[in-house]
This record gives sequence, structure tokens and C-alpha cells, in this order.
Amino acid sequence: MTLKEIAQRAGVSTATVSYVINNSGHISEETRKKVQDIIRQTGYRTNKLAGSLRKNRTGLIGILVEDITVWHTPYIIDGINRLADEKNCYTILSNLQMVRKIDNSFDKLTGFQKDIDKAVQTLLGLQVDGIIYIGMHDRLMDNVLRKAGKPVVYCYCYTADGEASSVRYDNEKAEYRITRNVIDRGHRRIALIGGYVTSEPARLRRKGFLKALQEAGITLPKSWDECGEYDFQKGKAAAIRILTGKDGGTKKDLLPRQERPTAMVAMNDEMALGVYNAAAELGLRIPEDLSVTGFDDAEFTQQLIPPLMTAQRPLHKMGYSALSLLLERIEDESEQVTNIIYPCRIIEGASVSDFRTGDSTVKDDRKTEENGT
Amino acid sequence: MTLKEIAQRAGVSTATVSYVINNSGHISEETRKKVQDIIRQTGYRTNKLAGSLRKNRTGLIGILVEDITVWHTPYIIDGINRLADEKNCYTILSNLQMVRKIDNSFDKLTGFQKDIDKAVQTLLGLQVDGIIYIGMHDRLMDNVLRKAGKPVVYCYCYTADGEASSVRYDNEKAEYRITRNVIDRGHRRIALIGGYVTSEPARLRRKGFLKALQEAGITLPKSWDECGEYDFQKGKAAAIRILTGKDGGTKKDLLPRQERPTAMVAMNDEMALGVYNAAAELGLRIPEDLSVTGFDDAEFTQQLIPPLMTAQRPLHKMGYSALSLLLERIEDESEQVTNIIYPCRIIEGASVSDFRTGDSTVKDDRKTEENGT
DNA sequence: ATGAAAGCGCTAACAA
DNA sequence: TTGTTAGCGCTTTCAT
Repeated sequence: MTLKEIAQRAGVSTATVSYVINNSGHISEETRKKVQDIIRQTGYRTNKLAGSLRKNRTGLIGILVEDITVWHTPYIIDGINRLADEKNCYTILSNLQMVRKIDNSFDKLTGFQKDIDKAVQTLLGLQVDGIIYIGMHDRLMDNVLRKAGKPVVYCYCYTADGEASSVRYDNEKAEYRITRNVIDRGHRRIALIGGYVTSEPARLRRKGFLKALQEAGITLPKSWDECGEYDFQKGKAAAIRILTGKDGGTKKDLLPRQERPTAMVAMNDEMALGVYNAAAELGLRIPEDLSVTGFDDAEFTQQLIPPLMTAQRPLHKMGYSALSLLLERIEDESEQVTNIIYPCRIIEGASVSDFRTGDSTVKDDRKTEENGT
Repeated sequence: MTLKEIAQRAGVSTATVSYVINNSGHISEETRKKVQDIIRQTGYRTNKLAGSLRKNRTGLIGILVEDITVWHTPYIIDGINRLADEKNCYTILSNLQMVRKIDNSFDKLTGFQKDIDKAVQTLLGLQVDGIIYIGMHDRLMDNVLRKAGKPVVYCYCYTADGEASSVRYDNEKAEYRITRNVIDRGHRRIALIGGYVTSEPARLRRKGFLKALQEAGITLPKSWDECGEYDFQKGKAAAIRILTGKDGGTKKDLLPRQERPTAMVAMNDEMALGVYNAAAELGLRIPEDLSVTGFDDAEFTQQLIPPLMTAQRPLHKMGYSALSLLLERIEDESEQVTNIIYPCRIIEGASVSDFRTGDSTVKDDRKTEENGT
């Protein structure tokens, strides 16, 4: 069933039918009703692609993801979908499947220009109006879509300022606020369990952590400045070293209270979980004997006992916002390049004790990120 | 740059250029080279949509997901992408975002026909060649895409036999094999921590569990047949009831050894984690004092100490296979409806002790699901 | 081996 | 208010 056939049945021209369908032009109520009835009867559905051919606008958005199986990606896509539904645009998903190709090494995240170019060419061949690129690690990267010649927004990664719009979250401030929170509860002896040194979030989170310490006039002993490479086991090992002064110690190796930190700031939730484990092995209670914080708001943090204090990344909102920026640029090519950095929400789990009140139980009003972006 | 312009520059007809691009027709080497050179020089890229209009075939596949943020969905999509890349077809993602709409209640998974119809109409309007529907819970459902009039494959859910193709995994056999494994290691006192009673996987897993018990001549005491609703906290509470005979017991409430199970089969990994917690609270070591199994192969199971015995669902393969079935039907409409059920891979974590050898440490050769589907 | 030309289903300028 | 008509960029039949 085509628009032409509808026109014939209704005894009007194709233009009239087109006007009715698109609410354009000036159509009499009578004609409109007649046409709509026939459309309903026949179950006619317009061929969007044919229209696009003429209009040179498809309403298609390319979502180019480095890897869809990486934890944050689907949440970002979900945010994109949310706005796409509102704006009647459609998403073509292109998945570079980098995890498989790089074998999980953070350092090989380059040299994919050929894969990317191919994916972009495909998307452009499908006449997408613009592209959102979702990174698998938050980082500064080449403007790999420079040649696209269509509006582009980077999400969960970014390029040199001014080159393209991007949407990120604020690593530094979030870690600062977490650390501040810990300090405000009376902690002065605080250790750090860091992520991959080459990773940008690790660098930023460290910066935020140190800033909070500095503001409070606290110094970080060298032996409390460990690296856990974002890994559970390594995080646990780091915690044990800090708490015992030895590699792989047990209960009896535990340092005297005044030589141990009262709190540990881990740069992600996995390592925080490692700290929980280390504490359990050493017979330390959380948070009475040791406070812990994480980062990322992994699902399991809600189920730990006690719940973990962590930072929730605004993933849904980042996706929503990325599409919003993209659509603006599609509407108006002259639109400014915009680089957005959203704050995280700090989830105040009960994993940090409060020395001021002596009460370690903290209100836990955690909700999942509001979808009402 | 259009095909027509290429033709002009090359001094040939548009037909010839089309032949060169598509390797069809009989073109002299000379002409071919000339055209190809010009294509390269100009950076011309063919407009796939325009071609589709004529061919009545787009190479577009609609992926209609109930919710992309549900754990298994991205892995299935990843499998689809894998084959899509090979076959040069493109995926349009439509996300029903059901989680938000049903507020996580398993029982409201119906009444979405309107949403689905709308999404399907949109996909059909974009001229997709077929649709893959990915469920958020494995279940029998209405053939909600009956009206699509295009090939459809259900994945991670299914409709009445013969109505449409589907791809699932074998809940019953996997739980059977897990339970067999536990029994084969010498366990006779085995408790069950079940999932939502209304959920089909729970029913099937239960069936597999009971079958293994029956074959071994083991009966399940009523008090060892608990329901944890797939939830961590409820799973933990169930474990405590089973181990102490009371709601919320502590170490001193622990039942005598001969009145406790030696193993607990939990129907998912979350609840298994609850069992780990319960055991820790009651001073029981895993697996020496209590063995545990899970289901689903959640990421954290690899990091538990000891690693959890669980069942890995063939998600990537399910996606790959769903697209494969779909493409067959697109090629040949007369193709049979096919319902595939893949087995799970049992991950032999060290969370189950072996009474035969006295050795509870089991080889742990876990790898992630092979991508080489 | 190559070209002319008729569409695919729709939109939009222009005419009536 | 409605109709005529010329495309959008490509494929494909039928001639040559």
C-alpha cells in the first residue's frame, strides 16, 4: 500500500495525502477526514525512507559505541533512547566490539581508526543526521570522527577543546566531595587505593582526593598511597598491605590502631569490595573499625552490608544530553561546540563512620538515578 | 556527490557506475578502473537508502528490546552485532524501557501491546527487513509481533510453538547439571533457595534441581525448600532460616551439623552471594562447612572467594543465532519456524566441596563465553 | 559491454 | 484548498 494508492482511493492527489499525513498545507476538514479514514481502513504506513530521500533528512542518529558490553554503555544508550522517543528520531547502533579486540588492556585503545572509519562510512551511507560516539573509557582522544562531515557528539570521552561537543561527568569533584564527606565525619587518617595510573579518571579522582586532604591540612603517608588497578584482588591486596604493613598478612599482623588509617578511599567499587574482604579477613568491622568509600555505584554496592558510600555517574542524563546537543547542531549547524561535565551524585552509604556523633549509621536514601532528565 | 555525477565525470552512464559499484553486469576492465579511480578521488559514498527504495530491501534489522539496561540484553545485542558486521546489515535499536514503566515488578510484563505496536510500526516504517525481539525476562509470551508481517525472531523469550522462531537457553538442564555436580561430589543434604515462584526460569530450574535429587534418591525436606525471590537480602535470610531454624539467627543459633544441609543450591548469583554472607555471619566457611551454587554467571562471581559454581548463559551466541535465523527467513520466507534452546556452560567454581577426595579446591578454568560463535 | 529510461514512495514548489 | 509535476539517488530492464 503506497501513498499513491491512498490518493486514488480517496479520489485526491498524492500531494493532498502527503499534506494530511504531515499536517502541512491547508486541507479542508472534510478531505482530511476522508483521507484519514482510508488510511485507517487500509492500515497504510508511510515509508519514512522514501520521504527522507526527498527531504535529505532521515531522523536517523548513529550511535557508535566502543563496546556495548561495557557496564556504562547501555545506561547511556537508554538516555539517548529516552529523548529519541520524544523527538521521533531513530537510532542505528554500531558496535566496535573493542573489548574483544583489545583483550581488556587499557593501553591499546588507539589504532582503531580504520574500524571507526569503516563504521562511520557505513553510518553515513545510511544517511544518519549525526553521530554520538560512546567511549568505553573516559579519556581524551583523537577527534576520530573529524571526517564525518556531520554533527558529532562524544559521550564518556572527549576530544581537544573546540573540536567537537562532548558530555562527561566530573571525576575530580566527585572524589573531592566523597573525601570531604569522610573528613567532615572526623576522619584524619585516610588511605587511598588508586586505579590504573595511566587512566584519566584515576588521575582526576586522585586530584580531587588530594585537594580535599590538602584543604584539611592532612598529609598522605607514602605507604597509604597504593594502586589497585581498579581490580578487586589487587584492591584487597593493597588494603592488606596498608593495614598490616605486609604483603598478605593475617589477623595477627594487623598494625596497632594508631598506625592504621581509619578510612580508605577506593577509586572504584570493585576495589572497595576488596577492602570489605580484607577487613573481614583481618577481623575489622566496617565501619566501626574501618570506613570505606568506592566510586561508580555498581549494582552490588546496594547489597553490601553496610551499603557502600560511592559516587553515582549520571549515565542516563549523559546520553539524553548528548542527543540533545546533537539535535541542536543538526537543527542549526552554526551551533557552538559545547562540552558538558555533569556532577555525580554522592550516595551516602553507611560504610563511613561518624566520629563526631559516634554514630556510624547514616541515613541511606539511595535511589537510582532519576530518569526524569 | 551522487552516482550521477560520477557517471558524468567518467563519461559513462549511471548504469555503468552502478554495475561497477555492485560488481554486477559485464564491465570492461578499462571502464571499471576508470570509474573506480573517480570514485576514489571524489570520495563518493553510495546512498544505501536510495538503493533500498528501488530494491525493496534495506539490510536494516530492527532490534526491539524490552529494556537495554537489563543485564543480559547488551550481551545478546553484542552477538547480533557480530553477525551483522559479517553480513553487512545494520541494526536499528528500539528500546521499550520497560524497567522504568513497570517499576521492576515481574507481574506487569503484559499490557505493553500498545507500546510494542507503536515501536513495530516505527520499525516497519523504516523498512526493516525483520525484527529481533529481546525479552527482559525469559518467558512464554503472546506473539506480540504477529501483525508485523515481516520475519521475527524472539530471543530470551518465546511464543507458542510454531508461531515464531525463538532462541533461549536451557534452564532446567543447567540446574540439573549443577545439582548433579554437587551430588557427584558426595553431597546428600542439599537445600534449595528458589526464585520468584511466578517466574518461568524458577520453575524450570526447580524442575532440574528436583530431577537430579530424585535420580539420586534424595528427598528435599520442606524446611530446606525456601524462596528468595532472586533477591540478595531475601536469599541471605532464607539461608539463615535453613541453617539456624530461626528467622535472623546468629552463631549460637546454628543447628547441629546433622540437621543442616552441606550444600545450598541458589537459583541465581545474587542469592548465592546472600548465602556467602549468611555463612560469614554464622561463622561457616565456604566450601568446608557449606557448599554453594548460583546461576547466571554475574561478573562478581569471579571475584568471590572462593569463586562460585554457576551456570553461564550463552548470551552472545543467542544473539548471533537469532540474527542468523532471522536472515534465513528473510532470504527465504518459506523457511521453517525454529525454536532453539542452547545449553549453559557450567562454571566449576571452588564453592562446592568434594567429599570423595576431601579436597575442596577444584580446578577453575573459567573463561568468559567464547566469542567465536 | 554499455546506455536510455522507467521507476521505487514520497515531498514540495508552483500552478490552478 | 487542491492538483500537477519534477525530482531525491539509485537499480534494473531492455535496447543497442
